Amino acid sequence: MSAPRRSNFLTDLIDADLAAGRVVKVVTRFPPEPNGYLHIGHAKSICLNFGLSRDYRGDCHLRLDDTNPVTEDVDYVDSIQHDVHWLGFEWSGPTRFASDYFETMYACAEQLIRDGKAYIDDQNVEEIRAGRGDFTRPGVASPRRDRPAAESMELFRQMRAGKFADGTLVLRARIDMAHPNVIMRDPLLYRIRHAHHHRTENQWCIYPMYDYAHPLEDAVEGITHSICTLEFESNRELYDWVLDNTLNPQTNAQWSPRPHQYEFARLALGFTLMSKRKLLQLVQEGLVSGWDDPRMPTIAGLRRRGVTPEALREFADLIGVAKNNSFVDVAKLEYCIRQDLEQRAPRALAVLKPLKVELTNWPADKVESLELPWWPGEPERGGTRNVPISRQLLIEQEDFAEVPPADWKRLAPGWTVRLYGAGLLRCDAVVRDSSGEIALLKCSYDATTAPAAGTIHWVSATHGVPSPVRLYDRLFRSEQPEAQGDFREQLNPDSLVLCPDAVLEPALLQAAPGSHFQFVRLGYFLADPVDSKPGAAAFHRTIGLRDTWAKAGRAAHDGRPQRDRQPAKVQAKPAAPKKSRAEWRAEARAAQPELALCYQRILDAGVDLESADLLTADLPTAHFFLLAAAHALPPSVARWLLNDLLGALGDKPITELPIDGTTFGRFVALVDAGSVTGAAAKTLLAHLCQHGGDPAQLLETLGLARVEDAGALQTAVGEVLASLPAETARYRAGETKLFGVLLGAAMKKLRGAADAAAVRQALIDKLG
RNA sequence: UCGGGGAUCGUCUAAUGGCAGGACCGCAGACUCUGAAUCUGCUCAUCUAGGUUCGAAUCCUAGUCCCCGAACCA
Repeated sequence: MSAPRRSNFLTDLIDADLAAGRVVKVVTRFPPEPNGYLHIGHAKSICLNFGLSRDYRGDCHLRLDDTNPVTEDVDYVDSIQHDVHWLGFEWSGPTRFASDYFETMYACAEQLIRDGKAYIDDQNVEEIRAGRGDFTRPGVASPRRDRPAAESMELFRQMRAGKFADGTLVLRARIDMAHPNVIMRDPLLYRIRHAHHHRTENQWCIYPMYDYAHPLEDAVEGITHSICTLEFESNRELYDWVLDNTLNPQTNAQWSPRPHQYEFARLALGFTLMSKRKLLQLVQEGLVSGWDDPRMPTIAGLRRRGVTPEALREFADLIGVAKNNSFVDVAKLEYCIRQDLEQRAPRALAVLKPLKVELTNWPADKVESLELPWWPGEPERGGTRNVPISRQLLIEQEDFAEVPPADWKRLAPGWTVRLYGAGLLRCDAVVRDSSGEIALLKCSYDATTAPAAGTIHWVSATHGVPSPVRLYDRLFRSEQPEAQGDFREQLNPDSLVLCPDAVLEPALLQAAPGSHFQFVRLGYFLADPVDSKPGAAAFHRTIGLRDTWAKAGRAAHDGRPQRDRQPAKVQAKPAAPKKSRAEWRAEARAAQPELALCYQRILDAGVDLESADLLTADLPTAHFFLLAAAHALPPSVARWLLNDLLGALGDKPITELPIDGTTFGRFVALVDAGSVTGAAAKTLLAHLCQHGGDPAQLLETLGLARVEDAGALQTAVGEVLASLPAETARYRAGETKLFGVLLGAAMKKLRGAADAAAVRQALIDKLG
């Protein structure tokens, strides 16, 4: 409707599902476990799932995945709902809970037992783990694997009835103990947990495992696209197994719509920790003040810090969604925060580390009131407040230098600067205290509007209100705090700096809790919603302004301290004895004499060594080739088979093709004979692979036969140039790379049926 | 070691055989009563090697590197 929707691999998938009619309404879900606070990584997932359902006019459910009562808590349920709302999303229907479906899951488990697809095991944890094998060795079957279904059923019912202690029995799927995917080696479905559940209380003492519960939760809710993070890729196979081997107990039919799991890369962000466990550790060890400490990457922390939902949503939009293992630069987040606050925060004056200034030419008792706009430069937004100015002022210590460095645009002895919103200030003398520190600047004031080299902020010392201000910065000093060693050693000692002497302009005291201000030249500040009291706002800094001056200084001193990424691990590879595909093929030929025979025949037919090797990976392919080679030039057949047919095939075996080797051979013969061009032949081949048919006949019906008529060719080229005036003009203006576009368009127009060289020549002639 | 994923500017992400685009970062300049914002410009990429094609980031082959998976966690 408005801005074009950002596309990613998931929208492509959904578009295809919708187009094919596999899905009529998109239903997604956000399924957090209520065992911790949501963080910015969850925000990415929330924006993805809710964003998809909004864009496709579908639904998005909020579902608490509460299948493990010992780690979960109702407090987390509340905070999660609050955070999702705060981010700006409404879920479809009520808040859902995995525990709502325990009865359904139980019924499905009985189905599996009845069908001999699940059994009760009585091995202990260690035995089960040992029996599972590892990446190198297959697992070994449990002695209880063939327990009769009736017996397992009886045991399972007794489990539910509470007859057994924790850890004594489990329900396992019976799949394959030698499965290459370790997850599929008879995974656990249910375990016994005599624990209090935050919703079902003591109703259950058996609880389903994630891999079993999640697909069923999705299926019960009619989720169409179940989106999770990359580390669940291996689990997808089990997800599918559960749905393929259970029926909906309500309908006794297969699950419909049948959900599918897709995985995307979770957020990794510089200078930030994303592990729930480590975040919990920070809270429990008192390294931060709580889940909502403004330095925490939790939604609660970001909110308290002064980051808005809009900024977070913009961030999610900016970083996109893909399957790459990505690591986002924290500067991107900071950019979003600043951009959002820039529009949102009225401007005010405050001094963090004051330096006294006396206006020697200002009468001692005189007080003026300056009416300054909240939105300088944007009069249409309106609104002003009065800022008092008197003989005694405060300026920022950092804005004065006795010996000004190059490019200094602030105050120095004898220099003049603009006081923001007021007149000019000239420094006449520096007064020191007994210890030699600068105590006071004697200055003269000039109410003129003449331009000055720089502008500094200030507050009247007699009217300004002392109010300590907290400055927050990145919690960690290294970009990847988890990279090596203890992350706690990477804490930034300056992540919280208190400015006890800060002084605010009087109007700021009335700020509503939760309101944002830009303190001119200092950054964006929030009236802390917790610590502020009526008429006594307490501020902290959300984020500083972009500071090219400070950055220049830093760069001059220590080069470019921007990145401290670990260099990519150079891995001492112990020469992997991994069997390559080439070796695998060689072994196949050694083991199968017939394949070796084919190999020799292919070689004898004049095909090069590499192709012959590739063609004899398996018998069906070799036979397919030999059949085809009887009807066309063997090297041509090899090339077309290897380069084009294999690509069209994907993972499917060659035997599933609707054409046989003979047909393929006759197809190649057409190309050999010059009856069809290479480009048109690809279209023809695609059609053959889809629907089968006779190559020569299809060539005619599809109108792909070689265009010999020079006139037709000229006409087509002329039409193409007329339809692409901009590109044509740019080419004529010298952008030769546009030739490919024009040629491509002409080829497309002729459906690839004309000789490329001829089209090229016709194009050159036409373009002059 | 077995299985599953992934490699495009420094970073994130587009381009679905036809102009390697956008954003952040960085750099330079303009403007400025915020060294901000804004505006302009610049630097910068298809993992490697072969092949197919008029044309390859995209298709084929071989290789290299990175990530995930062996909880009665999710």
